[in-house]
Amino acid sequence: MIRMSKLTDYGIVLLAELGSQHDAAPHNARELSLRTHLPLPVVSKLLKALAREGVLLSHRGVKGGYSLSRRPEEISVAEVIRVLEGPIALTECGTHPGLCAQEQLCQVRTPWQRINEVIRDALSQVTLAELIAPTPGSRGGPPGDSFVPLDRVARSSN
Amino acid sequence: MIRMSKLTDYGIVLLAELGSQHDAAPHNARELSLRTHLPLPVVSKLLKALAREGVLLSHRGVKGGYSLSRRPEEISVAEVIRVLEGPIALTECGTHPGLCAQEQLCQVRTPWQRINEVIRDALSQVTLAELIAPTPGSRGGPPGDSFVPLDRVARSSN
DNA sequence: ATTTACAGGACCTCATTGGTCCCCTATGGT
DNA sequence: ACCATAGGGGACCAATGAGGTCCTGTAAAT
Repeated sequence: MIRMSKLTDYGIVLLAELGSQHDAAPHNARELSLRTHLPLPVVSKLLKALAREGVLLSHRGVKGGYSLSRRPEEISVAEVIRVLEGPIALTECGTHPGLCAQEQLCQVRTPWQRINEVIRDALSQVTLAELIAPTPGSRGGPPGDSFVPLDRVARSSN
Repeated sequence: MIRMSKLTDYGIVLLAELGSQHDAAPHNARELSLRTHLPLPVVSKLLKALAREGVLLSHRGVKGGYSLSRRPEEISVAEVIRVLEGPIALTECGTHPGLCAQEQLCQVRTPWQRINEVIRDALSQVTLAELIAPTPGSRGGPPGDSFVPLDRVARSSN
């Protein structure tokens, strides 16, 4: 199936959680684990990776934790995916040219590159801010009826 | 990584090969294997699956083989992917709602549904015809410089 | 100094993928 | 009628990568 890894999905959930209350204070892994109901080791691993790649800022020691390195509007879903699972492409030749033995005589290579671009593009258009629930800081708004902008994405979907 | 399976990729290559010469005559697995340089068992497996799902028509016996069930313009990449690897969605909750324990309190579910839609949509817009090399029936046009319409896809990008 | 919390890995298990093989059935030619 | 061809439907297996845990080190605050 075409699917991003669960880890990446969790990573986005974590970022959304962090972004939904952008007080300056850092939040530690344990707290985020409790709030998202994700296992602590997983949360820890993801936060570390996100910090290493510059999406999060980390603060060590007592009262330490993680905070977003930028405003939610400035962090795209594409970036998060790229950081957590590498370049976005449906086909191998989109990320590792030269590995596929068929590459030389493949008739469909070029169009696939475009398709990959389109998907990359769609994901670049969606920012963390747009993923954050409508009522920032509070929980459990009207279910299934949240207001979500996603303007640019919605537009391309004809 | 976000990636469709190689099998699916191969399937699309096979369909493109079949589509690039739409004589009525069926082409058998061996022939397609030779032409695409893909291993015969793989080719065979894929063709069987595609026939079972109605993308291809099969003819048994001597002089048998496979042919497209519709014109290349009427077969979308999304359909092929769906047939070969199931519903298109980046997140599990997009295809199997109820399985994810986080679903009830997940803040980012709704926007993901939209993102999935966008990707589905982009892939639905691309037909087999658009994947087929510019000079139908002939091989080896100017490399890396093929004309490919992909209008609708290109439009949505940016 | 001690406690808290991040940093960086090693490590393990399991599901899925990529790929092969085999036996069966249908069809066309001789 | 017979036989070669070609698809139909699986079972099966190895390898890869994902999901998840744990351990040891280091920085910061009190």
